[in-house]
Amino acid sequence: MPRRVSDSTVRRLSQYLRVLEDLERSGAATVSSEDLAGGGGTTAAQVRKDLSQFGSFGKRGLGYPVVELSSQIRSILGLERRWRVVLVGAGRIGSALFAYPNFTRRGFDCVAVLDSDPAKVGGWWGAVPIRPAEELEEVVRELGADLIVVAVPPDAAQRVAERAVAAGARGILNFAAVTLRVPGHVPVTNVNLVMELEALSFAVTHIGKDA
Amino acid sequence: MPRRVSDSTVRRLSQYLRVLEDLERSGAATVSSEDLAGGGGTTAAQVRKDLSQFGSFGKRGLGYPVVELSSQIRSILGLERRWRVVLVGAGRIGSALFAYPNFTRRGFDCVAVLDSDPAKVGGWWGAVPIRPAEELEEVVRELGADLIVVAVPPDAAQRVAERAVAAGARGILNFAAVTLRVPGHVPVTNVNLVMELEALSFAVTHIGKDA
DNA sequence: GCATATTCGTGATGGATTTCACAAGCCGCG
DNA sequence: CGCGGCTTGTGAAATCCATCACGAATATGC
Repeated sequence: MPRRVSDSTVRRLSQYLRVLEDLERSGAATVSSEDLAGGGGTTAAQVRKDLSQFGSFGKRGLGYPVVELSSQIRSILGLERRWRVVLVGAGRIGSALFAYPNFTRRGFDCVAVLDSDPAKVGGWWGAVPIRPAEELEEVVRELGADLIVVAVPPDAAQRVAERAVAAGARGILNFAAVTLRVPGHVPVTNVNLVMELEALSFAVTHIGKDA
Repeated sequence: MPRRVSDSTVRRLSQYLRVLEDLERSGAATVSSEDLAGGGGTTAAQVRKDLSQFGSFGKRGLGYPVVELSSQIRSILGLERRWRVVLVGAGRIGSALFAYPNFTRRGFDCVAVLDSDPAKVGGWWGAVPIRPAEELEEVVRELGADLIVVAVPPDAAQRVAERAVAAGARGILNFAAVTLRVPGHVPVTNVNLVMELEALSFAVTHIGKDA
């Protein structure tokens, strides 16, 4: 295992896993780096470099064993356990996130939902009751939550993050359009849909202006 | 304008714009690269390098004029026009996307919503009627749509993309967990929430194992 | 007007990531 | 058993990206 694994490598591993699970369903026993690359938009050499950072999973002349590699990648990504996730902000984004079938299938369980709107508190989010935002620390501690999903307005996000971390949260998925300041040992993953749209706008605008 | 602008640069421009708009509201006349960097998680040198790719917008000893730089970045990102966006798949993600206030504020108009579920067709999405998925080409052509948001199940995504591109769509925001194959002149931006969660899972799992 | 303190723009440097190229290993077949 | 066709694993090269360092230009104070 190398000192530092790049973010792009991790994202690609996630893609390989998707392809591998398709292959599992289709019953293939082995897969070549070429075919693994074909599924996502990368190259065979890239696949081999990525995987070689974590071990030698393939057999020369044959390829990678689908089931075993799939399991190895799950282990690398930390998906062999279940994660207890607390959603802060019972809005549409959280709703979209939890609607993904893969969300639970990959080991993420929504153990609590919080919201600061009294009109929402007391309602239900599937089988999970919506509790008041003030109970954040309590909820995190009682349920032993691992991850926090921050889906609140930008001006409330920093405070939510701080409180969650203080109460023991170990990672943050942040949908708010602000840069969260948290201790270095707490990873933050940012998702900003407007930024994605703007990147698309840029790309479409500059078509053909580059080589 | 350089031959090739890196994706990270574009994303940072988007961030600078956010900070600049805050500064506009607070009435500041100029801003230093230092302060622009402080808002997002980057450095002053990075800010200057990014901006210098598109021109000399600052004054030495003084900084960048807030209003003008804001306008310049909007122009660079292609946000000085309005984009006609068609949403395919009237589910939760599209709902979340369009709920962002910045969505319309930054120039994106949802001109049509399509869905293959007959139960949804005929309903309303705010002021926009939900039309049957078969009318995709028709809708794109009639309304002169620019961008397509693909928010359908993975196995339907490729076909939607192909049909949209054939009908004249110029860019795709893809929420489906598949790699779309489209002609090279049609940019695709992928958003995959499960992948983000898995990246977070990896990061939390490997805390302290790296330098 | 001049010295001084800021701050930008940018070539040079360093590091990280991707691509290339090929030796080493595995399988199947005659 | 030996040979030929594949495919992996990996050093080396190339490319891309971020950081550094500093000259040039502007403002401010006296």
